[in-house]
Formats: sequence, C-alpha cells, structure tokens
Amino acid sequence: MIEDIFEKITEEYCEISPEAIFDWSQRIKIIEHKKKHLLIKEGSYSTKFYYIIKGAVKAYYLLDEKEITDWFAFQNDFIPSTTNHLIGQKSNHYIELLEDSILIELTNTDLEEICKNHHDFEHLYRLTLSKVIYQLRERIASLQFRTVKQRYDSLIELHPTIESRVPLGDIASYLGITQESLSRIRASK
Amino acid sequence: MIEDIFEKITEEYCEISPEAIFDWSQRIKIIEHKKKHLLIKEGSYSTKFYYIIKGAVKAYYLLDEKEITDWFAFQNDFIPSTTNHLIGQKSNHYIELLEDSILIELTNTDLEEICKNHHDFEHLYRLTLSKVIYQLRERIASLQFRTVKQRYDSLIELHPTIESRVPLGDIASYLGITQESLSRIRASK
DNA sequence: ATAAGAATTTGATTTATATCAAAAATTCCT
DNA sequence: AGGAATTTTTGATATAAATCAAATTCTTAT
Repeated sequence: MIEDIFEKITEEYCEISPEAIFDWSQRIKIIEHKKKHLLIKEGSYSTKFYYIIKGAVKAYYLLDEKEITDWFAFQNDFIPSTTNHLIGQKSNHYIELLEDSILIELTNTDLEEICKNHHDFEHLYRLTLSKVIYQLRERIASLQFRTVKQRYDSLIELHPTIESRVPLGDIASYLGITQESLSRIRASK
Repeated sequence: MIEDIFEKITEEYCEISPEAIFDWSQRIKIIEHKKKHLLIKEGSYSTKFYYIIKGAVKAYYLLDEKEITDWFAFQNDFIPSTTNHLIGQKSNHYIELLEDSILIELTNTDLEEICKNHHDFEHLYRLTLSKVIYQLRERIASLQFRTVKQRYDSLIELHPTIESRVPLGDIASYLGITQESLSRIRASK
C-alpha cells in the first residue's frame, strides 16, 4: 500500500531514494476517520500535513459566523498546512472530512526532519509546493474576472464527481457566491 | 551590494552557506531597465527568476484583449516564475516594469542547478515558495468574500506607496473590478 | 510653457448577484 | 418505511458593480 502511494507521487513529481522513503515510512501514521470528523480545529495550530489515500475533505474558516470553504481535496491530494511557519501564525482553519476517509498523517516537525535528512525529499516537497502555487493562481484567475458560470464549469471539469460528493453550499462558498445563486446557475443549464 | 541582498534574505528566511552564495553569485546577472520594459513577453517561456533590488513591476495576461494584472512586486520581492514546470506549460504572462528598476536575473536552469548542488539553497527556495503560498491564500480570501472596499484598504495597508506608483486601472484589475468602480470607491472615503 | 496624450472621475443606465422568505426535495435516523 | 432534519430550489426585491459615454485632471515630450 505504502509502495503504491510513493509510486503515484514519483510518477507525478520525481524519484525518491529508498532511504528517504524509509525515513518517511517510519514517521507517518495511517489514520481513518468518519465523515464530519475535524482534522484541525480553528485556533489550534495546524501542526500536521495530510495526504488523502481515499476520501474527501474541505478546509474552511469562519467569517461573521459564516463558513467560508477555500479548499477541497480528494484522493491522492495533499492537504497543505494552513499555517505560515515563517511568521508562526496560528491556523484559523477547520479541516473537515466530507466522506469516510483514509489519510496519511505526518507532523510538521517530522516533515521538516525528513527534509533536513534527505535533500531529495526536500526537493520533492518543493515540487509539491510549486503545484499548489499553480493551483492557487488558477483559482485567483477564476475569482478575479471569470463569470460565476465559467468558475462553476471549470470546477466541475476539474472534479467531475464533486456535485454528488460535496454539499451545494460548500461549492457556492468556494466559488465566492451564495448558495441561492449557484442553484439558479445550475438550473439554467 | 550582493552581501546586503543575502543579508535581507537570510533575515527573512534562513541562513545559507558561503558555498551556495558563491555558486549563486557566479550565475546571477544584475540588470537594469527603464519603466515599461517587458521582462517576459506573452507566449515565450518564462525561463527566468527575478529579484527586485529597486523598482516595481506588474505581471499581467490578456483576456478578451483586456489586461488582467495579477501580481505586483516591489523592492526585495521575488517575481516567481509563472510557468508550471511540472506540466511544462508556457507562460501566458507579461511582466512589465512600472518604474526604472534594478533586478537580479537567474535562469531557471541555473536555479535548478544551484538547488541540486546545495541542499541549503533548495531549502531556502522552498521557504520562499511557502511565503508565496501564504500570499496567494490571502489574496483568494480577499477575492472570495471581502467587499471591494475591504480589498482596497488591505492592499493600501500592505503597500502604502502603491497608489502613487501604480496606475489606477492596474490596481482595479488586481482587485477584480473596473477602474470606474475603484475610482468611485476611492472618492467615497 | 504648452499642446497632445494618458489617466482618472463623473453621470446615467443596465445587469448580475445578494438578501430575505418560503416551498419543495432529499437525506438521515430509528 | 416514515417523520424529522437538512439541503436545495424558487420567488420577489434590493444592492453593488458593470457598462457606455463624456468631462476633467494629470503627465509627458517638445
């Protein structure tokens, strides 16, 4: 199982030495939780890094008592830490499972240790961050000037199963609109 | 001068070995250009990485013949490459100087070489990407549900000099609104 | 210093989305 | 399976921002 995961990662990013994989495998924990479980609660430091073996999660924060969803992750995705370590800022995010899920958990301390011990692992980690940057830039382009219809369509294209797996309100929030508006857009297709 | 720059970087991110700094200093080029100069033209691969010693730049792309500005950078900022190397995608961005500027230029090939040769440099580079991610997430939060007024105010707070240095139309574009709307918001203060 | 060009502001109108409220549909639980 | 709870849709209205057009102010080059 662990081998399969690293094969996927190697395929997408780069090769990793057996030593680094061993070090990593000694530190990770495979965890399983039910739908609605909170991986990170607001106000607590986000000290862990997750990889989704199976399942789905959303990240959200509260603004004026409303949940604002700003990240979805599915099978084979990472859940990047929401904390900025450079400024030691607390996470203000919740991360909630949208389905029963199996995840790999790694503490930030361990992640940093592995990076320190293995240059190739740090390289891999750097590449995963580049990918996150690419995704975030796409998302900004989407929010900045595309119509809601366009944003919705490209979300569906990116995650064809999202409609059946994620509540409409969360999708609307992610797109930066109200649930009513999304419902109307969806009806007008 | 080069020493000063690395002192700034060290202060913000982490220490770097003299060997890595030396390697880096052998590969960089210090360039100087006038306002309106284009560092990257659309359609050409963005193969360089810049650091601003002095000046200001904007990154933009064209959508339906309109310029969409999606990044500003000032003194001591990086200009991250707009290319996603994992998928080898072409840049569709222009990067234009908003003022006469002095920059450090490093080709992506050289950057990768330095990272390969010096683990500590790769570490530094990884930290700079984390910071970019933090900034992009802030920007998404801003576009997703904050009012235009709030977005404008926090931009001014982050870059107090921006109003006098950057054309209104570019700021409006960055905020995801028309220039006319920004003008009205500004008038209502 | 001044004319030409560029950037910004103002005005009138239209359009997209938010808001508030309620009905309908779906999911969840025992 | 059947009622409660949740989620989604629909409706009426209000609001923010876009659009198009023109006037004004600011910059730049000669």
